[in-house]
Amino acid sequence: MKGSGNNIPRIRIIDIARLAGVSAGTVDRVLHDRGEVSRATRKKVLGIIREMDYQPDILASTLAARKTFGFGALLPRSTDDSPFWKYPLSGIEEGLREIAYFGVEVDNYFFDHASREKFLSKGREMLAGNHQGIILAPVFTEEAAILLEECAGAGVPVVLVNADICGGSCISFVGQDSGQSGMVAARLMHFGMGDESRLMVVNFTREKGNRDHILKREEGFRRYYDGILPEAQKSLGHLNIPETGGTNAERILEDAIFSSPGGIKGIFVTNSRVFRVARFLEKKGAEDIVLIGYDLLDENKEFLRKGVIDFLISQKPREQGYRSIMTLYRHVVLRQEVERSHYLPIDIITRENLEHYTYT
Amino acid sequence: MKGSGNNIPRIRIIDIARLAGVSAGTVDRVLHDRGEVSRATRKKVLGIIREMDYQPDILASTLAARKTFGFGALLPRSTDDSPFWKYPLSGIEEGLREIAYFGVEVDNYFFDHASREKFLSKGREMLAGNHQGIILAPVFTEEAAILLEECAGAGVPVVLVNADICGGSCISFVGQDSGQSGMVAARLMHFGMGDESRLMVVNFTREKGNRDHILKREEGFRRYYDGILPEAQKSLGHLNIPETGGTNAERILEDAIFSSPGGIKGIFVTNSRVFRVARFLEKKGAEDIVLIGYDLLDENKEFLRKGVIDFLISQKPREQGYRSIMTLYRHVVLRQEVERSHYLPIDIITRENLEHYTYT
DNA sequence: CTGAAAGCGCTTACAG
DNA sequence: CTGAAAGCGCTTACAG
Repeated sequence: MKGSGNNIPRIRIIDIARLAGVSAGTVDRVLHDRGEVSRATRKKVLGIIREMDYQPDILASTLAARKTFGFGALLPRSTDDSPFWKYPLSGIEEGLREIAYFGVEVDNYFFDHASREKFLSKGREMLAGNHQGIILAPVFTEEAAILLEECAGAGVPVVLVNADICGGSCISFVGQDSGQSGMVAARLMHFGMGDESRLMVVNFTREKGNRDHILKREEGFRRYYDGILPEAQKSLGHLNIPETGGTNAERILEDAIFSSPGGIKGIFVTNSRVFRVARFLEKKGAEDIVLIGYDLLDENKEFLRKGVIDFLISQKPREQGYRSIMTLYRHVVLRQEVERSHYLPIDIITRENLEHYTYT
Repeated sequence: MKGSGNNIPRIRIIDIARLAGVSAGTVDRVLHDRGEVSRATRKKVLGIIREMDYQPDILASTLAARKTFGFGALLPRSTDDSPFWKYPLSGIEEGLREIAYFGVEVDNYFFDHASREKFLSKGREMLAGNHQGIILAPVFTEEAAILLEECAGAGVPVVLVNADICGGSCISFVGQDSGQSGMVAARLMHFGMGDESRLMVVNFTREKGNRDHILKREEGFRRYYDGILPEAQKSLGHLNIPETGGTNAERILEDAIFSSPGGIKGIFVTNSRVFRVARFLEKKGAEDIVLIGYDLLDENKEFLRKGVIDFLISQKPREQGYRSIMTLYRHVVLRQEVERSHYLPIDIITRENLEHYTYT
C-alpha cells in the first residue's frame, strides 16, 4: 500500500548526535536551550541541526516529555437571556479536542456579565492558577487592563477574544472589526433602500460594561452613509434603549418609528437585541421596515426566517473561541509566530443562507 | 506550573492487560482486530476496555506503528485563466500541515479542465498508486462514476469535492448547495431591485464538462423569484455564452442588455466569469446595473472594489479542500464516523466585507 | 493462541 | 559540561 513505509527516513536526534560526535542528551539540551552545554559543542550541534534541517518529531517529544499545558479562559457566563458566550466556549472546546493529544488542558472561569468586581476577582483567581496561557474576554476595559498587566508581570501570554484593548500587552486579538461591520450593515441598507433617508440606529445598552462595539458599529454605519448620502447620515435617527426596560422600550420604539414625519423605513440595531425590535415590528404589522442586526441567537434566527429581520451579521463567536485556543496552542506548544490581530470575516446571513450556516 | 504533571494518570494498555491477566500484545491484538486471540480472552479484554473506558494514546500509537497514510487527490489543474482549483489545493495543503504528524501524505494528480480522457487516465494512474483514501473532483460525471466504482471495488474510501454525484459510493461530499446559492443571489437581487423585473441570467458554459452547478444555480434563482414575483421569473432573460468567444460575447451582451425594451437592470452570472460582464458594463458606463456572480477571482475582486460587481458568492474553495482532507483523515486515520454531506456556508461578499474575508 | 522483548524518537534524572 | 540508561504508551516480529 502506498504510504506504508517506503519513505525517506527522517533525520532523528541520534543522527544529529552522531554527526556532532556527542550524545542524544546533549543535542536535546541544545534544542531546548537548557544550558549545561559548552559554547563549542552548542555551536557545532546548532550548525548540524541547521544544515540537516532537522525537525523534531513532536509526537515523540510530547510522549516522552509527559508534560501538559494548562490554559485558562476567562469568559462571561452565558445565560438564557444572553447566550452569546456559549459559542466562544464551544469553539474553545472544539479546538481543545483537536489538540488534547498534545497535553493541552483548559480551565474555564466565568463571571457575571454585569459585575466588574466578579470579573476582576475571577481573573485573579485564574492568575493564581499559574497557567501557561490565558484567553481573556476584556468585557470591562479598565479591569482587563489591570489583569493584562499582571499577566505580563507573570510572563503569561494572553489572547484577547471578541474585544481588543489597544496598547495592552497580549500576543494576539481574535474578533471582528466592529466599525467595518457597521459599514457592511450600511451597505446592505443602502442597497435595499436606495436614497431613502428615513433610517434609524438603535442601541440597546447595558448600564455597565463595554460599549465599544456598539459605538464603533454605529460609527461605521454613519461613515458609510456620510460618504455616499450625507443628508441621510445627518438626518439619521438614533435611539438608546437601556437593556433592562420592558414595556418602556416599546413606548420608546413606538414614538421613534411611527411618530416622526413619514415614519421610519429602515432600522439598524447595533447588537444582538435586534429581536426586541423585530418583536415590536411584528406586533405592529410593520414587517416591511428593513431590519438589520447582529448575532444568530435562536430568536433572531426565527425572525430572520419569518422575514421580519432582513439580515444578521455574524460575529462568528464559535470561531472566535476556536481561533483563540489554536493561537495560544501555536504560540505556547509549537512556539510558532502568531499574528497580532486576527479579524474574522464579517458574515452576512439572510433567510436563504441561514440553514447552511453551520459555523456560528 | 498548572498543567505540568499533576493529573489523573490515564489508563494504558498495560493496565488493561494486567486487569485481564494477559499481556499487552494480546490487548493490542484485540484492539486492532487482528485475530489470533481466543474468543474467551477477546471477550474478557473487550469487557475491561469498555468498563475502564480505555482510550488509546494516538501519539504513542502513531509513533510505534511507524505507518504512514497515503492519500491521493485528483483535481483540475488550475491555470491563469481559470485559477479556481488552486484554492482547494491550498486547502488540502493547509490541512495536511496539521496532520502530517500522524504520517499522512498526499499525492496530487492534475488533469486538464477540458479533457475527459485525461481525467479518466489520470484517475486510473492515481488508482494504481494504492492509496488509503481519495479526494476526487468529479468534473466529468460519467467518468467520475466509473472511477468511483473502481475505488469501491478496491475498497478505497472517496471524498467528493465541489460537485456531488448522487448514488455514487463515497464516504462524503464537500461542497456548496448550488440551488440554494442561486436563491441567495435572487434574494439579494430582489432586496436591491424590489419589483423590478428587467433582469437577466447569464451562463458562461464550457463546451465539455459538468454544467450541473450552473443549471442548479439558475434554477434556484428562478425558484426564488417564482415564489415571490412570478411575473419577473417568467420574463427573466437568459443568455448562454460559450466560454471561448472574444468580441463575440460583447455583441451578445450588447444585444441582450441594451436592445430589449427598457433595457436590463440586474444581471446574475452563474459562475466565476462575472468579470467578463463587469468589464463590458464598465466600458459602457453602465455600472448602475446590479451585478451578482460567483467566486473571488482577483479580477472579480477588483470589480467588486470598483462597485461594478455588487455581490460575489463564495464557494469557499479553500475550505472545500481543507474539509476534504480532514474528513478523509478522520475516517481513515482516526476511524471516526463522518457525515455523508458537508455543505459549506454560502458566503456573501461585498465591497465592505471583502478585505476581512481571508478564508477563500 | 500467547508472552517477552525490542523498538518508535525524544526526554529525563543520574552519575561522573 | 557530558553520556548512558531508563522510560513515555503502543506495536511488531519472534519464539513457543
